[in-house]
Amino acid sequence: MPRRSSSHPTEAELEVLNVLWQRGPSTVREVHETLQADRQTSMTTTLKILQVMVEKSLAVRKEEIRPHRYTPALPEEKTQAGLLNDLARRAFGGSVSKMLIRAVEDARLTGSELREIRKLIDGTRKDKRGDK
Amino acid sequence: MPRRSSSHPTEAELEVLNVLWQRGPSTVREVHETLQADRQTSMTTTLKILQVMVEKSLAVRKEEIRPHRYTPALPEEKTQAGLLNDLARRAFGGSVSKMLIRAVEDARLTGSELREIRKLIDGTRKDKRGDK
DNA sequence: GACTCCTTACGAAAAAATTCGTAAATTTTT
DNA sequence: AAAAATTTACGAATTTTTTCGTAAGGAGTC
Repeated sequence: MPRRSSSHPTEAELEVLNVLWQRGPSTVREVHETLQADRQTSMTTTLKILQVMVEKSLAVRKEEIRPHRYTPALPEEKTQAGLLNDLARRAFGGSVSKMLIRAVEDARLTGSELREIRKLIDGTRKDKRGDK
Repeated sequence: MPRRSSSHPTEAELEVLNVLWQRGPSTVREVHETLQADRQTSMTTTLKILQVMVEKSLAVRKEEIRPHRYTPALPEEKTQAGLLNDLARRAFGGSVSKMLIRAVEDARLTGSELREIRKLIDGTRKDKRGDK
């Protein structure tokens, strides 16, 4: 079964994506050195992961300049939303709202965070009037 | 690095946990037949996964009766909370609240779901008065 | 161009996760 | 209690992911 070209980022790939989101277009070296803080691998490992990510269309490589620059194929928000949906599917019977409710219950949120979420909800709610 | 005994459930393990959460104490056969809906594997595969889960302390095996019964080692809520924290760490810079805000933005929630979340927030908020 | 230095390609080893076949153990049926 | 059916143990094959070593490619310097 072909995994390349669909599916979600693996663990190592997600770490790389975090760097790309944070840094913007980056060289292998830049990604690698950023990762060195947590992970302890050789640079060809980082390169390989990036290459696989390009194969899978998780990242894009710009070859105009050298060294090549890598960027995320999708905006951070899209990937994060995908991961959230995936987790809802895998661990919450497919229900995003169940997941959210559990998360709000569990999370230790500060007052300002709660206010922010509440604001979001109030905003969304306008569009939902009349909903069941 | 020993993975057994710590860490999070793998993909296949999570599928099994879903069944155990849903069904309560179950035999290998029961788990396997429930999984057959989605997955297409032999029963010894299901058994093996269960055995590994016991090794990792993700599940408990009751041997009093036969066939053996398996149960989740942790309550559903604990594991779900762990997975949420893990996702926050891996994809949201460690911030649960960032993740939540993104999730509320993205999710298409119904009015009643929004009300429920709002109620939770209002409830939590009492304990947070005076917070920044 | 020859020599360095850095970057990229490539294939394969190592590690992790999933799958299964076979046989031993146990229970059920006859 | 023998035969049949089911359950469990076990080790190994397969697949996926991560890691790396080695060599090829390209850029800059002498």
